[in-house]
Formats: sequence, C-alpha cells, structure tokens
Amino acid sequence: MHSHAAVALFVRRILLRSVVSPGEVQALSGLEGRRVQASRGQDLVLPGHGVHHATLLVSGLLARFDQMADGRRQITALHIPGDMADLHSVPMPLPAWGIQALVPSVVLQIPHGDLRGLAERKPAIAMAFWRDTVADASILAKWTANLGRADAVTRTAHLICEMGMRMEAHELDQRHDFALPITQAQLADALGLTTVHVNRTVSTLRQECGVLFEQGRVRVGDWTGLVRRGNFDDGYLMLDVKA
Amino acid sequence: MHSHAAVALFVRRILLRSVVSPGEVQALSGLEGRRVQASRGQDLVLPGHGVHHATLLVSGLLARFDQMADGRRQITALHIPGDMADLHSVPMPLPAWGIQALVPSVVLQIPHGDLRGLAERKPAIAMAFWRDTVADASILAKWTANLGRADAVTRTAHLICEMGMRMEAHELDQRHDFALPITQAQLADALGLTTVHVNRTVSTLRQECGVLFEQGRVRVGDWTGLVRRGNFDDGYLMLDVKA
DNA sequence: CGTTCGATTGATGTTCTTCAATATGCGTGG
DNA sequence: CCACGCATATTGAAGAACATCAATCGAACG
Repeated sequence: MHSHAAVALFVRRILLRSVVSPGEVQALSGLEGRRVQASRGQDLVLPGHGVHHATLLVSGLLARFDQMADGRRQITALHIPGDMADLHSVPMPLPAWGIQALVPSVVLQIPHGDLRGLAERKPAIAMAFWRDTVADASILAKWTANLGRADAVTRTAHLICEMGMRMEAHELDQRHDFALPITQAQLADALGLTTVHVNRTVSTLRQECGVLFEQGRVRVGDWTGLVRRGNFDDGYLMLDVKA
Repeated sequence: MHSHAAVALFVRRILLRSVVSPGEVQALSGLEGRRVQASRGQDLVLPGHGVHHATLLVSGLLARFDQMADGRRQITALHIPGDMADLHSVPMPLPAWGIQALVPSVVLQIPHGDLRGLAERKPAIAMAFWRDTVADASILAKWTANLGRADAVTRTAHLICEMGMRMEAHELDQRHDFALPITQAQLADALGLTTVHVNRTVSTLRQECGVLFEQGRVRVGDWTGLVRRGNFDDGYLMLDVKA
C-alpha cells in the first residue's frame, strides 16, 4: 500500500467517529511522514523513551506492549493498517509503553509537531484525535475486563471477534475471514496466557466454532457461535458513534 | 469539602501535567456543576447509557467498571477526590463503561457543553484534557499488563503502591498512610480475583510488608519492600511530565 | 540436508476458585 | 442497654484452570 493510501485510511477511520469539515479533511489528508520498514519482532518505540512522531501503520501488524522486569511482555493493543498506533504520544511524548512489529511492517512516522499544529488550529480535529484515543482506551478497558473476569477460551473468542469486527468496519476484510498473521506466542502475550495454553484454547475454538488460523489469516466457520462463546458485544468498539 | 475546592483540586491535577496560561487557569477554575450525593454502591453512570456531564469526585471513592453478561464486574479504574472520573465522556458521550460509588460520595456533574466549549476556545485546555485521558489510559494499560502477567500478591502490592503514590502526588495523603475505604469484595473486582483469595493475598502482604487495612485507611509498614514485591515503577503514572 | 521456529501433545505442579462454615463489627429496633 | 440481623472478614477443604517441563513433529530456509 502507498503511504498516501495509508493516510487516506487513517482519515477514513477518523471520519467514522467524528464530523469534520471538508477543509479539515483536506488538512488531515495532507499529513506526511517518514516511511519506515520494520522487520518481524522489531521494536519501533521502546518503553520509557521519548518519541517525536506518531506511528501510522501502512501494512503489517503492530502491538503496543508493556514489559515486566523479567522481560516478559503483555500486549495491550493490536493495530491494523490505517491505525495510528500511538496517537497518545502527541500529548504524552514520554510513553510508558512500547510498540513492536509482529510481522514485517511498513509505518509512516508523522511528526508530533504537524499533528499538534493541526489540533491547535482546528478544534474539531483536536476533538477528533481526542475521541480516537478514547475509543482506543475503551478497547483497552474491555481487554482489562476480559483478563480479569473471563477464562482463556472466552477471552480468545472475544479477541477474534474484535479483530474481525475491526477489519470489517475499516473495510480491510470480512469479519469471518481476515488477515491476522500472528503466532501463538504473540497471541499468548496478548491474552495473558502461555503458548501451550493458547494452543489448547485455539484447538478448542477450532472444534467448537470452526476457527482456523491458516496462512496468516483467520477464518471463522460459526461466527454466531463465536460471538456467543466470547460474550462479544461490539458496543465498546465505538463504531457507530458520530459526534 | 466544598465544590469549588474540588474544582481547585482538579485544576491542580491538570497543572501537574500541562502548562496552561493564567487566563486559562481562571477559565478552568470557573467551572461549575450540579452537586450530587451518591450512596454506597450507587451507579452514577450505567454502561451503554448516554451522559451529558462529566463526573468530578469531590469526596469519597469512585470506580469505573465493565460489566459481564452474568452481572459480574471488573473495575477498570479507581478515582480519588479531584479526579474527573469520566473526562473521556466529553468526546464520547455514549460510554461502554459505568461509574459506581464504592462509598458514600459527593460528585460534581459538570456539563459536557461547558468542558467542550472550553476545549474549543482554548487549544491548550483541549490538549490538557486530552493529556489527562491519556494518563488515565496509561494507568489502564498497566492494569492490563498486571492482570495478564502478574500473580495475585504482586498485583495487589502494585495497586496499593499506585494508590499511595497518587494520593501523595495529589497532596491528599502520604504514600504509606492514606484513605482507601474499600472492601475486599471491591478489591476483588479491581484485581480480577475472588474475595476469598483477596483475603489471603492481603494477609500475605500484611505479614510480608506490614500492609494494614484499617478504618478505611491503608498503612504500609515497609514501603520499599512493597514496591519490590509489586514490581512497582511509577513512570506510567506520568507524574513528572510537563508539556 | 541440517537448522530453526512454530505448532502440538503429554505429564505434572501451582495458583486460584468454589463451596462451606464460622467469626466479627456495627447499626437498628425493642 | 441488649438482642438481632446483616455485611464483611476469615479459615478450611476440594476442585478446576492454567503454568511448567519436556518431548515430538512439520514446514520454511539457508
């Protein structure tokens, strides 16, 4: 995908939740950044290190993560193409989290100054950016709730539903068949499990709901069953707000 | 505490992380709201219901929570006096989360319109509000990481450290002796545990680090030990950023 | 053709939950 | 003032979920 196509995807994402004037859309669409290629496993942002740009994912798959003292990681967000993975860093340039490429990925590093300037000149854009990070936090809160109160199979089913819905809402794929080139070890870091248990959990969902992980894609045989198994309700994704 | 004192506390909190001009401070300080008394356990905001005001805690203790289908709750944030518990709702007035009073509390309901107006007229205030919700999300990410990767005792120790640091940073109390009138059942909802296990966990910390829950207060005998036990590093609280 | 990474499976151990009972403090009505 | 009821804290025993350790298998790749 071309860089400007990624920016267009980001703008579309913003427009999904916020009302922005044509002039402001144009200003957003004019955003530019440095194109960077990341290898599999590469850390693009390190926890506790300052950054001066936000990371727009062009292609691939990114994870925001927190690191324990012993090096173990917990993934706190997954980002798909068109996501600005750390728009947060615009008001908070010294983040406690890190960003990692889960597969070879291409990102656009957009200077904080440009985003900040845009937000300062256009209140509607400031509000739209703010809203975007709140939607991100809403997803994070749901992950917290699931980690605290749902068992492994439920949590995994929920995550698959979430990624499917997001892929579909952002018109990248269909909910029951979408790109998610993630290993079981990476899934384990996202779900707060061990790789061994992820393997058994995925196997359960394969039998119960026809969930297949193949060729870096997820295919869901029984979507309705998966939604039920994961207690999934898409309200928290904030896909139909418009303010 | 008087309502205007609570607003002052909120303003001080904003100033902790953001540079705001004197005129803007004055505008913030002029915020007013409806004073509401909440009884113990009362839900102030219900998940999935629209709101038209943000909730500033004057006195007491609030929890933001997510609710499972079977009614079980997971607390995703604890709020102390001076916190705006759902500043998030300004850009996102249909939240997926709820807000509950854990003890009899007094809140100030501040109209979204006033906050939104302020943010639109003063870019620095918009940025400060945005920054505040990002700091809140940073705490949430840490909770997610701990729920996913830390055991019960570590998680509990971490939470106590966090609340102590926040109380001290906001000049409400000292880190090793502060008000936290929370029951073990409520702690369980925050830590993703059962009340029984919270009881045993708290008992362990009482022995290992001299942690006492008494009279609605927490007292910590061995703060350094507790920090070590909880792998606590306060960077994620964003207490020393200034932008 | 060997090496490496990821997926898979089995056996065993630990953590946390569940169920159940008892204790303790505190407010309320008698 | 005392008796009672209710919420919270505490403890014990048994079970379930998940982790840990260890090994095998298969595919991709140099």
